[in-house]
Amino acid sequence: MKKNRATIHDIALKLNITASTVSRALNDNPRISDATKKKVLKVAKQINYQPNHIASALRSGKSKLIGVIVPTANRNFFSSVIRGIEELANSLNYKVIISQSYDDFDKEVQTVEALLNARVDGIIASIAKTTENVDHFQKIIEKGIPLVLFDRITNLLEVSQVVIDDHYGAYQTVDHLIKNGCKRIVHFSSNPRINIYHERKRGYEDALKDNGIEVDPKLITFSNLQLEDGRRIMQEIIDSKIDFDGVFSSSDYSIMGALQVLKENGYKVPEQVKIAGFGNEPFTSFTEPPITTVDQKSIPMGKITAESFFELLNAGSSSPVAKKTILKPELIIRKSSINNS
Amino acid sequence: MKKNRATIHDIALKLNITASTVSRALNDNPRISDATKKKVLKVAKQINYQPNHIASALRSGKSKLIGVIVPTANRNFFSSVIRGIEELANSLNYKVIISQSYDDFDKEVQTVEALLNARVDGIIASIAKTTENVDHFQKIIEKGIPLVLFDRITNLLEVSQVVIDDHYGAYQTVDHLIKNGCKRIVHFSSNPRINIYHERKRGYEDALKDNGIEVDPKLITFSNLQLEDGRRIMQEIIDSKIDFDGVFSSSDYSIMGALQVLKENGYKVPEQVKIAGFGNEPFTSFTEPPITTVDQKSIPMGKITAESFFELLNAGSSSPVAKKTILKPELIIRKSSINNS
DNA sequence: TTTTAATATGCAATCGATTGCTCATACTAT
DNA sequence: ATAGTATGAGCAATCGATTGCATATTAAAA
Repeated sequence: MKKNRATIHDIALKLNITASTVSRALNDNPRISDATKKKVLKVAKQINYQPNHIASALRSGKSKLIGVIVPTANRNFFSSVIRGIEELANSLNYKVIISQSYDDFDKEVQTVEALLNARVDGIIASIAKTTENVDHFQKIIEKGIPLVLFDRITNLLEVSQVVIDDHYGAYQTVDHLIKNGCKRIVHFSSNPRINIYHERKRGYEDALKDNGIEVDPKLITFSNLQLEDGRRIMQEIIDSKIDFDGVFSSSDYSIMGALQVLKENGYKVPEQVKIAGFGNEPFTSFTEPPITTVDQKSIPMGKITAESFFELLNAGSSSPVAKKTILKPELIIRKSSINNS
Repeated sequence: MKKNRATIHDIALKLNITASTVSRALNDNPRISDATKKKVLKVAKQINYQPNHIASALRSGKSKLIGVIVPTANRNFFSSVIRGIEELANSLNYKVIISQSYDDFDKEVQTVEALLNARVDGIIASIAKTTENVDHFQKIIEKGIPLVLFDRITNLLEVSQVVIDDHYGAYQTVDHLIKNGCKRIVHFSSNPRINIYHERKRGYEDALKDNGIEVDPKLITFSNLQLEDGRRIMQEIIDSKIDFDGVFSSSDYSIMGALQVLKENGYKVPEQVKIAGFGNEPFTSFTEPPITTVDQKSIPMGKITAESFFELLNAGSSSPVAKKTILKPELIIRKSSINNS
C-alpha cells in the first residue's frame, strides 16, 4: 500500500556518496569511476530501485515519450505502422503514446494539445480526413518539437514526411484495369486537402489520359470512403444509369461496400465490372472474389517514419532537415480485376 | 525555439500574488475568493498558460495517465473497447496510454514495468494468450495501483473484471448449429489458462450434452486462433478423414481460415458444413457466405470497464471492491450456419 | 470593545532527478 | 619541488506545481 519507492538518495545514503554521484553513475557519466558505477548499480538492484521518470522529465525537460496520432488504430495499415514505430522507439528507451483522432478535426486539435501538455518529446502523426487547417501542427513546429507526418500528409507544412507514391500506385492500378478491358472507370476519392487522395486521383486521371481515355467528372465521387459510403455511392451510380465497367477506390472499405451493392444488383464481378481498392486490408483477400488492391508497405513505413523522427530529435534545433521519403507501393492483383479468359 | 512556457509564477507576478494562490485558484480551491480566481483565469488565458503536468505529477503523485494493455489494437473488438475507455477517461481529464502486448508474455511483462515506471495512475488490461503467470499483475496490485481486467481475464487475481458471458455465447451458438442439423461439431479453442477460451469450450460441451450429443475430444483443437491456425487445423482435420459437419471457433480469424480451406477442398458451406465464429469482426459479414458469429458488446464493455476503473481509483486504498461484471453477448446469425431449406 | 471564527492568502518545504560549478586529490611535466 | 592537469565526487540550485502550516484581514458574536 505504501509507496516505499527507492530513490537515488537511498542509494547514496547506503554508499555514503551524494545523490548527484548516483545520478551520474546511473547515467553512465564518464566523470564517475567504474568502481563507483559498479557499486551503485549493485545497490540499485539490491533495493529494487526504479527510476522516477516524472522527476527526470521535469528536470531534464525530456519525457522520453513520443505521441503518435492516427485516425484509428483499428486498421491494419495504421497498426502496422505503429508497430514499426514502437519497435524502434522501445529499443531506444522511448515510450509511445497512441492517440486516435477518429478522423475528427476537433478531436485532432485536442489531441495535439493534450500531447503537448503531457510534454511529449515529439509527435508523429497521420492527418484526419476532416482536418480543415494545420494550425495545430504549426504550433508544434513553432515550439521546436520534432514532428513527422506519414501517409496522410499535407504540403502546407515544412516537416519530414513519409509517404508511398500514391500517384504511382493509383496509376498502376488504373492502367491494369484498362489493360483488362475497362473503359469507364468510376473513382471513389476523398478530401482533396489530404495529399494521398489528391495524388491517387491524379494517378487515376493520368492513367486514363495516357491510355487515350477521357476523364469524365461524373465518374469521380468524393466521400469518407467508409463501407457505407461505398454502398451508397455505388447504388447511386447504378440508379443513375451512368455507364461504367470498372471501379477504382482510394480505400478498401468503400470498394467492399461497392462490391456488396454490385452483387446485390446482379452485376458479375469481374466479368461485367472490374474493381480495385487501395490499402491491402486483410479482408480484401477474404472476399468473393478477392479484391485487387495496393499494398502500402506499412512495416517499412513505420520503421522509416521512426528513423526520420529520431534523426530529427537528435539533430535538435540545428539543421531542420525536412526530409521527404517516398516508398513504392505494390499492386496486388486478385480476381476482382482480371479477365477470366 | 525557446521554451518560453508560462508558469504559475508568471501569473503570480502579474497579479502580485503568490504561486500557491495561483495554483489553488486554478484548481478551484474553495479557499480562494471568486474574484481572485477570475483574475487568475483571465491572466492565464492572456499569457497562454499551459499547466505542466509533469511538475504536477511529480508533486502530487498523480499522473492523470491510465495505461491500457491489449494484445493488439488492430482488432475491432479491442479498438472499440479502447474507444469506450478513452471517452470516459478524457471526459475526466485523464489520458490513455495504449500499449500492445502482441500476445507475447515477455512483452506484456515489460509493458507493465514500463507503465509502472511512467507512473500511470492505474492499469486496464486484457491478458496475452501466451501469458504463463500473473506475477507482473500481482505486483501492480501490491503497489496499490488500480487494476481492471477485461475480456481476457484470469481467476488467479482478485481484481475487478469485465467480461461477457462466454459460456452463454458459445452455448447459444453451438445449440443453434445443432438445431440446424449439426451432429459432429469441431471446436477451435486456445490456451485454457485464459478464462474466455475455457468458458467457450465449456459452453460448447454443455450445449452438446444438453442435446444428447457426446463430446468427442478428437474434435477439439487448441491453437493461437489466427487465420493460419484455422487453415492448418481445418486441413489436418480434412486430411485425417475425421467425420464432421460443423465448426465452432473461438475466434473469427481462425474460422475465416477454416472457411477458405473448406471451400478449397470443395466443401459447400453451409450445405455440407455449417460454421460459426466468435467476435463479430467486421469482415465476417463480407465473406461468402457471411459468417455467423457472436458479438461481444465491445462499446458497453469499454464503458463499463472504465467505470469500474474510476470507481476503484476513487475508492482509493479503502474498500478494495473487486467487482465482476458480466455482459450478455449476442449471437449474430448469418448464412454460414443455417439450412437453406 | 474585545474575543472568536471565518475567510483569503502567503511562506517554504517538497516531489526525485539533473547539472553547472567548485573542490580535493593524485599524477605528470617542467 | 612546484606549477599544471586530469580525475572523481560534492554542493546547491533547479524544473513547476502542490500543500501543510502560519498569518493577516474581516466579519460575527459576546
